[in-house]
Amino acid sequence: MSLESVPPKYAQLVQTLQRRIEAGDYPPGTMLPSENQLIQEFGVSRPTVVAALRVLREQGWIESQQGKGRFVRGRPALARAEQPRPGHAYLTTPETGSPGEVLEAGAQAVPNRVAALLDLPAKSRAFLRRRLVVRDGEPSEIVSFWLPLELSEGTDLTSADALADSIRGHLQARKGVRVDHIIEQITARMPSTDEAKRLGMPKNTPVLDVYAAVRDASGRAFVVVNVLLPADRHELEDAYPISSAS
Amino acid sequence: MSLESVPPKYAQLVQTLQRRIEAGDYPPGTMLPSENQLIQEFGVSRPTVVAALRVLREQGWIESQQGKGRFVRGRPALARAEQPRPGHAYLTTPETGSPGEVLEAGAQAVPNRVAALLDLPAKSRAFLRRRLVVRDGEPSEIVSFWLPLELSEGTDLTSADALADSIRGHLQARKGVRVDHIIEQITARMPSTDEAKRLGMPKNTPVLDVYAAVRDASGRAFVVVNVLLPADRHELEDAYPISSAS
DNA sequence: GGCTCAAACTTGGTAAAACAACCTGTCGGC
DNA sequence: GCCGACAGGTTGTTTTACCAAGTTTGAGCC
Repeated sequence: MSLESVPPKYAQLVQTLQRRIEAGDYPPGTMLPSENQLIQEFGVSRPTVVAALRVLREQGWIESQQGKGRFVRGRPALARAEQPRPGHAYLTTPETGSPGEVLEAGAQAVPNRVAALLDLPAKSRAFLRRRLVVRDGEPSEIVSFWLPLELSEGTDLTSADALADSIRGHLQARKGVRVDHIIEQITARMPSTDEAKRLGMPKNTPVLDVYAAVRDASGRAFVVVNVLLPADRHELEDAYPISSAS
Repeated sequence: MSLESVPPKYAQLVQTLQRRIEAGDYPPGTMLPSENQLIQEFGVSRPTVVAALRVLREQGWIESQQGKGRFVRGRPALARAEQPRPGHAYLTTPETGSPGEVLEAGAQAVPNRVAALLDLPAKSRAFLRRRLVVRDGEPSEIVSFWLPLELSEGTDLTSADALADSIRGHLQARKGVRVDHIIEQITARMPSTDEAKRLGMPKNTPVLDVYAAVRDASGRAFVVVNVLLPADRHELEDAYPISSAS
């Protein structure tokens, strides 16, 4: 009675080989059995074997060299960079998850850089929500969200309390906008005296200044997230795989 | 006489269809010609057509629905973030591509941070090649490569001239090491007086300090690339897609 | 007229075969 | 001993063929 559709043979082969690599039957660096050996062992045709091996290669489990064979790389740990980038993190984490203090929440004239990212005319106004985040009892970073005025209407962003919802979830639920990708720009500069005071920074210490333009599928930015990180307490980390082809 | 290898047929088909989508011959939302139509038009077999369409689907150009057909989505916004990250860029670009001056090339005591990344004991020695890169006639950035001593033996890295080969290509050819992935750490700090002088930096300007640990498939770092970027002239940019699932 | 169902389309998957390109040994001649 | 030719292995690409599964359409029946 099993109406459950059985997965295609090549997909089963992919799973089997993945499990063997993870179990250590095929240790990283060693050679995988050749196509002919796999054909014999599993009793399938060559196109089926090749289809499975192609999937494994595209997912980063193995590498192949014409004339030599296929080599095990291991589980593609960071196949797709999954570390939390700052822009993404602040966009999806509810404010209630970390203590802090709302510094500003209202319309303001936008800085030039934010205007350019949001594609607004220079010196126009936009909605700003700025928050000082506290970690371990000490001021840690300043997070600012810039939105076009029409996007801020009908939201809870003017509240002085921490938002229980993430900015992303909030905007998607209330305004129907969908995040497609984010472009981050990382700079360093000296903090203003006000910033240095709020962050409790020692003298002569720079800040990392991250601008994240949050864009929809058409490439239009509808939110800019700005994060100010004292360089003596924060650093940014990023990991990415290198394709052997290039 | 053309020894230039012609690309395989399915790859040519991929290119042709991509160009047609971009040119508007196949507008987004419309249906692509069926497999049989493509077989007739291009005079190739069905597996070749299917292989090309599979690539397009995996890259996000089209969607397919069994029983109905394949639908054009348009150019994939930024399928895989392909911007040059600093660590990768300096690892794969030959030094001869940009003018500059070799500052140091020899064994040195390693800084703590580099020792930790290379998994070397503190205060041990490693090979350092440091170079001042010049852009538009002005000093632009300082790039340093740290290698364990055994990896630097038998290479041209001690040369005071610019290397015609990339560091990555050099090491792969001479020592057989293969790059698998890179982990980058980005910090900001004030430059030392020596660094500020070499880079011709104005007073009170910080530098972006990027450490890139270049690792093989087993996770062992065998090169650390350090880049020092004056913050008044450089910023880092990174783009990444957001999975709609999360 | 409206419903049913079969035919004809679509994409998805498997099998068998052949050739090409590449790597690595071995065997031979020099 | 050294070097090249060659044989046998590997993966890469292409073709032919057939069946399965999903969708649409239209012909035929009620």
